[in-house]
Amino acid sequence: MHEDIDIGTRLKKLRHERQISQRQLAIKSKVSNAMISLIESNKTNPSLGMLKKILDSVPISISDFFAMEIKLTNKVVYKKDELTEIGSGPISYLQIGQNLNNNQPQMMLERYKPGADTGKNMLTHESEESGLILEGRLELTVGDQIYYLSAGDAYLFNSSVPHRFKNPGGTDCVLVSACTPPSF
Amino acid sequence: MHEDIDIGTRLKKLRHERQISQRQLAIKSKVSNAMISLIESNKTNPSLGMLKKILDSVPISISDFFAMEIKLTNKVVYKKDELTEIGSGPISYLQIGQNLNNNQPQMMLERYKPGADTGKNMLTHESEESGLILEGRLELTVGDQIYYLSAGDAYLFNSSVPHRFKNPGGTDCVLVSACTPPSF
DNA sequence: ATTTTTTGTTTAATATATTTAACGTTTTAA
DNA sequence: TTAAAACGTTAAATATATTAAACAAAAAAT
Repeated sequence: MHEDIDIGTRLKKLRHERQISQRQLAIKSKVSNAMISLIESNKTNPSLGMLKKILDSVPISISDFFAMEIKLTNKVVYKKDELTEIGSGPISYLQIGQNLNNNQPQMMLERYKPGADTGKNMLTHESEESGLILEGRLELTVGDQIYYLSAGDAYLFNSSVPHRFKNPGGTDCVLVSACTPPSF
Repeated sequence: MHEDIDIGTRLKKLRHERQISQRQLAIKSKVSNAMISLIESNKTNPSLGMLKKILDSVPISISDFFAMEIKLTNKVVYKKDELTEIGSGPISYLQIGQNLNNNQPQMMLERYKPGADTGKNMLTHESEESGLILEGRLELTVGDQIYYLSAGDAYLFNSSVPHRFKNPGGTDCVLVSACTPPSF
């Protein structure tokens, strides 16, 4: 469940980008150079105060520091079994990538077992979302309208409008979706 | 230079949003409840591993956790002398708010002294930006076009097109601008 | 060629984060 | 009205982050 984050290489990358040495960074941020070394080699678990002191001297915000995560792991291709499951039970959401940025599309391969339903209380979030049906049938509710889609059909709507997905058929419903920005 | 961050109230707010107690959160994240208490009252300087363990159980990314900063300080009105200066020399940029989120507009009160210029090498960034002239005259270059604006005139363009601002007049040029998402 | 700096790493000393276990208070159950 | 459970806080024990100082290797200077 809990995988640690590699702040070491992230900090090292940042430092190399700015073309400064461990000791220069240490002086700028008023921290021991040993600390920089230990952090970069992931030999310690730095406190937030420590990290902030260092990042302030760059300067870069903590949020931005961790947002550069994706660019760091220049992973491009995700094999079939490398998709991230973020669904559960009768609904499976296989997401492309992890820890998505706000400016990245959240693309998922979704599978609804017969009768599966996102539930009575409608979903709402501030995004635009779209999808295309691959197999089976989908009952899509957006606002007060109910639509029925089958393979080849697609949808596109603003996610702030209450919505709901349901598989009314007897076979699995499979679809690909995209949401910007990511919703969970 | 280095001001600490108030993770305490931020975590407490997050926890209240999710409507769970310190002890429940402690169990979910496999951390002592004392730790949650200490962090929320800013009596300790938690390590990143610690913070990640807690946030993973919510779940929320570290980046998003620190990005919710703005909503936390529910500051709405910024008095004249509370604007943040992010310019220098002959160009002054007084920004409304600090540490802007990506989905917030970056609004600024800009002042160019006579002859002031953003420089030969054109600016480019991925935003949409707009402005309205209050005083003086402005020479605006967007792509290969040069425009001259005076009080009351306005502009709107996509910032990925190389652009440049200059005050060609003998008096200060003052304008209000907005940029989404923020550019620096 | 040989100092002289500057690089990143490591070890022991010490400062501090984290846990365990207790506390008093408030809420829920009976 | 009392008992039991859940709440957040605190103190002492202990685990670990951080520093200061010394290390060897590489780069720069003489």
